[in-house]
This record gives sequence, structure tokens and C-alpha cells, in this order.
Amino acid sequence: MVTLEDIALKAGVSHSTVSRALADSPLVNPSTKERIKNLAREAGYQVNQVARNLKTRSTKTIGLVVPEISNPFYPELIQRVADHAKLAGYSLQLHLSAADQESESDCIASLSANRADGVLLVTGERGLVARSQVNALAASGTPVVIMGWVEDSDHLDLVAGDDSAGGRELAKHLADLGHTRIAVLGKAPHRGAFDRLVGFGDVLRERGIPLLPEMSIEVKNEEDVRLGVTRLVALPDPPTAIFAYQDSLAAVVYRQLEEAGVSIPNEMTVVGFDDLDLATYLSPRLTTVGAHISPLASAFVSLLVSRIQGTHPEPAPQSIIVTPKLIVRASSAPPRSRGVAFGGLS
Amino acid sequence: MVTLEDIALKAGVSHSTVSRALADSPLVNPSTKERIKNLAREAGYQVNQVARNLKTRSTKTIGLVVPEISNPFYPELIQRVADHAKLAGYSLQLHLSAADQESESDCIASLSANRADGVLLVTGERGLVARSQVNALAASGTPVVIMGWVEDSDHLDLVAGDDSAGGRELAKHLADLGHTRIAVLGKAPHRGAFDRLVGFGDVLRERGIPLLPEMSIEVKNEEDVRLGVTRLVALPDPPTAIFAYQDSLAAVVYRQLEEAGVSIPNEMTVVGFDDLDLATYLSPRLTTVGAHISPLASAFVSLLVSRIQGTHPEPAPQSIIVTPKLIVRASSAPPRSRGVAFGGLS
DNA sequence: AGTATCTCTGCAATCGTGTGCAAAGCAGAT
DNA sequence: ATCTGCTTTGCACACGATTGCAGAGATACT
Repeated sequence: MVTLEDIALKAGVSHSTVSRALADSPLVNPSTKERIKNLAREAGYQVNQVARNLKTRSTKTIGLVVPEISNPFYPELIQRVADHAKLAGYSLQLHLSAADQESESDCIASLSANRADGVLLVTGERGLVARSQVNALAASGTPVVIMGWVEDSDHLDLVAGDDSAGGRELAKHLADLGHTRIAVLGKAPHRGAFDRLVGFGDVLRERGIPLLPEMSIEVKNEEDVRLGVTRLVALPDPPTAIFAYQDSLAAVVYRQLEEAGVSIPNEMTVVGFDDLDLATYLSPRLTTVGAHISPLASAFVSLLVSRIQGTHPEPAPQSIIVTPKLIVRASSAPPRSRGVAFGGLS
Repeated sequence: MVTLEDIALKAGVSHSTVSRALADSPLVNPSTKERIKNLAREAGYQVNQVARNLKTRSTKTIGLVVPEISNPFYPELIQRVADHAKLAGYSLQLHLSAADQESESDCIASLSANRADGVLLVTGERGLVARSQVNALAASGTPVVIMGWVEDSDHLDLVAGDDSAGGRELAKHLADLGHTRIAVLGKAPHRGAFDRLVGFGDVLRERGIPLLPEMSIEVKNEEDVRLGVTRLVALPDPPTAIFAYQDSLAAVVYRQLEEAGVSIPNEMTVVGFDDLDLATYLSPRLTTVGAHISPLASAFVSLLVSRIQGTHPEPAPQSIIVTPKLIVRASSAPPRSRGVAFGGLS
């Protein structure tokens, strides 16, 4: 690898001058500057960032810690974050935490050892598991921004979607359509899902719509979803709508409803949460709440960058909440008026 | 940030001794070693990788360049690569090339400047666009392994799926089911898709099944897929099966067939390529060829690592070809015997 | 001509680690 | 008491860049 010294020799100057020339410093004579730049180009000089990082005490790198990547929510997020980071002049160091204590700690440790300028940490279902490591990192002066829910977030910079508002929107939508027997289905109550449900439940209560225990399904895996859906459709008085906390679960609900011979949205309305690309692949296309990934990523990166550069006006920890939008597609419709109840035709 | 020197002072030794102690060198007295380690732990010492990298001329980092991340094939690949890399003790530096000349060059330049120990480069539809940069990087001593198709791959380490074999498998499957009017649909002929088609076509030819021009649809985007499918089903003698080069395209085909009121697999068999998770979300579940992402990733990383460590037995460029498997699901069935043609009932 | 000013360049230190080499300390043997 | 050999430690340099400071030349001004 060719170094500053190498071109310094060729140019007959010292490596300091070469360094300044390549940095376009006004301190070096324009003609020598030009000569040096040409020599550097010819020699294929490529700055050694490792050395530069050591000297400048900055790496122009931000760490991105994500629980997993198989849930399509995360790739979309990563893409946006990468775009914004690149725009701001930062590289990404990606780590997959598997939403696991030890693994998440490892990620933080690695980023800390590599002196990332800042860290974006996306929490998984279990929230912020490596709490103490994050605190230590932040205490040592590396800005950290969390995305997603985390217990006791007072002294952390945080970016999150307003899950509760999203839940409210969906509930209003279903209520407006005339649904009164509504089932909810999702993973165990990690906080994000919990908020979605809270907002959802609040609106139902306002409208006087009950949320029956047998209509509330908690799932751990795909198999649970299948069982849950089967149980729902077999009820004597089955629901006319199902709210799945996540689009990816809604996809499984679709599959199972089809096997049960229940058509969407005629016999059953299904709504999801997140607005993944997946939502438009499904048929019928899924009504959901979302389209906030891009603003989330943007807020995420710009908050971190302003912390890194010390340009954020507000020194106190910030909580940025992005409000998602209701996106009505083809999977929601008014409930079929069972037996044309009012007309008494049944 | 606490440095070696800091704990050296606390321990009353020189930083060299601390360095050796933490590296478990046998050169340092066991008791002092223990003492130093404790002090380091208490002080929360965290090695500065940047400095270490500079000194050791190695970063324990591999660069992963991927065209995009919205196509679900890539996240699955990234996940596997990350797992294998971690196992081998390497961090990942992710770059998204957008399958674009300038951007891909930028990625390579950044990885080169950051002195990644090696680079894994996944080519997109256009093949290896930053050819010269890759050559320069390789010439400077950084191992590079390419995944996917690339023109004139003789002097490059390469890992790829056997697209041709996959195409053959699918063709055999369709032929065995009794299909004789088969349409193919995919993106413009980048080489990967091309090989899939070649293998597919070879088998059809062997079996005496024609591949009609009007049954060969080239698409650029989703809209093209919709138009193509519409045209296919409107043919006087429409196909009984459609082969989409990629699962993600098959998903769009599904959508359009449904709108056209054509049921899968009764009226139309659809098969894809890649075996993404998506394939099982679709209904009916998609018959496809794949399940080779994990072996691909494994081969990918272990080849690169052996190059980095100089332990690969064979100095000459290697081409590792992974054979995909046919995965039969519910989207393929024998063609409906139109009007029970033989019986003359029509 | 002498001096002040300005422009440009080089010297040398620094970032935090790793490591070859020398040397100090110590024990045992003669 | 001296020598040998072994263990343990420190000195000092290197990795490749950035940058404050001093000084060399050139120019202008008195």
C-alpha cells in the first residue's frame, strides 16, 4: 500500500506537505499542490483511514444494531438509515443482536472498541436488554440513540413510532366500518405491541365495543397463529375483523383463513401494523398503519449526527415520536350483515 | 477513554507489560498478570481497535457489498453471512451499491480506505460494474470474493448458485406434470436470469416442448409484470404454467392472476426461483428452487477467510457452485385437461 | 542594504498499540 | 565470588496520518 511518505519522496517534499496538499490546505503552493495531487492519483494513493482515525479521534462510522433481519421491517429500516447516513458522510457498521442479552452486549462492545462515532440501537421485543453497556458507552462520550420502546427512557435519546396513535387509527377505521366483534392477535406483550393494543382498546371502549377475552389471542410463533385463527373462526359468534399487531403476522393469518375457507374481506376483515412491502404483496392488499419508516430513519440519523457533532440545540435527552398513517387497502370492508339481520330475511 | 498507559500507571508497570498481560502473553509473571487484569476490568478498559488495527495491519473486518436490500433475497443472505463472519471472528461493514457504477465504486473505495481485511461483493442485475476498482483492490492484496454472475470470471474467486441446474429442475417438474404450454417471465437478461432460462429451455427442448415467443415476457418493473400476465391469459391458447425467474416476481404474478380471476394451481401453475421466505407467505405456497442461501453464505465466508489468512490450499482463483434444490409446494399441479380434449366432449 | 512581512515548507510530536531487543533480577551450579 | 541460564520487565520504535510551530526564502518597504 502506498503511503504519504511514498509520494512525498516522488515529489521531493515532506509527507506533511503531501498531507496538506491532499487536504486542499491553503498553506501549500498551488503549483506544488497540483503536482502532488497528480502524483498521488498516478500512484493510486488511497488514504489509510485507520491511521487517520487514530489521529483525528473520529471514525466517521456509526454502528447500527438491529435485532434481526428476517422480519422485513428491518431491511426497510436499514436501507433508509444507510441512505441518510451516507448523505451525512458516515459509514455503517451493522450488527445483528438477535434481541439477546449476550449478543447485544457483544455488539456494543465491538462498536465501542472500534470507536464508532455514534450508535443507533433498535430494540427488539424484549426492549433494551444491554442497558448497562449502553449506559457505559454513553457515559464514555459516544452518543447513542435508541429506536423502539425501552423502559424508563428518561435519560436516553429516543426515536419511536406512535404505536398508540396507530392503534387508535385502526380501531376507528374498523368501528367506522361497522365492526363490533373484533379479535386482536399478536406476540406476547412487549411494550410496542402493548401500546398498539392500548390505543386500539381505548377507541373501542369509547365507542362501546367490547373486547372479549376469547377474542384476544397471544401468539409465540406461526403455529400459534394458525391455532388461534382456527379457534376464532370456530367460535359460535366469530369475529368479523382481526387486528394483527404486525404485518408479518397478518400474512400468516391470511394463510390460515384461506385454509379455513374464510374469504377476505367479505367474511373477515384483516388489518395489520407496519406497512411493510409485504402488505402490498398479499392479496387482497392489507389495510395497515405505517409509512413511517422513512421519517423514523431520518429522525434517527439526524438526531445522532447532531449529537456527534455537538450541534444539537437541546442538550437534554430527546424523545422524537413519529406518527404513523392509516393506509386503507382491500383487506377491510364492512362486516357482512349476517342473515341481513334488519330485514328479518333469515 | 482509558488507555494502556492509564492502567500501566495504576499498576506501576510500563504499558508494554500491560499490553502483554491483557494478551495473556506467557512473558509476564502470572501474579502481575492477574493484578493488571483486575485493574483493567475495574477501570473499564476497552481496547482501542483503531490503534491496534494500525499496528497490526489488520482490522478483523470484512466488507459486504450488496446491491440492495428491498429484495428479500438479500436480507436472508446478509443474515447468514453475518452469522458465519461472526463465527470466524470478523465484523461486517455493510454497503449498499444500488447496483450502480458510481455507488459500487464508492463502496469499494470506502472499504479500501478503511483497510477491510477482505471484501464480499454480491453482483446485481448488471453484473460486476466496478470491475477496475475490484481489480485494483485485489491487486493491492485485499482478497475479494464475488457472488453471482460476472463476465469473464477467470481470475476471480467466485461463489454462485447453479442457476442452470435450477432451471432444469423446474422444467423437468413442469414437464413431468404434463405441461406443454409454458410461459417464462423475468427481468431483462442479466446473466443469472439468463442461465436459469438456458437450463429451463434445454430441458424443454429435450422433451420436445416448444417455448413460443409470445410466451416469453421480459419485464422491467411491476407494471410490466401486470401487463405481461394480462397478455398471457388473453392469448387464444394461453399457457398452463408460468415460470417467474424470481420469487419476488412470482408474487406479483399471483396478484395479477387473482385480479384476472385465474386460480392457482387449478387454472395456472406458477413456479419461482430463490425460495425466499416470501414463497411460503404466498397462497398457495410457491413451488420454487432454492434453499441454497445458507450454503452459499457459508462457502462465501469460508473462502474469503481462508484467503485472508492465506490458508487456502489452492492459490488459483476458485469457482464454487452451489446446487439448488427443487421445492415442490402447492402452486404447481397438472394442467387442467381443457374440455377433456381426448374424449371429444368439448 | 537592512528589515519587516508574507508565503510556503519541514521538523517533530502525537494518537494507542504491539513487539524486538536489551537488560535487570534471580537462582543454582561450580 | 563468578558464571550461566532463565524469567520478567522496560525502552524505544513502528504503524500512517494530522498539525502546531519554527524557520527558510521571497518580496516589499524604508
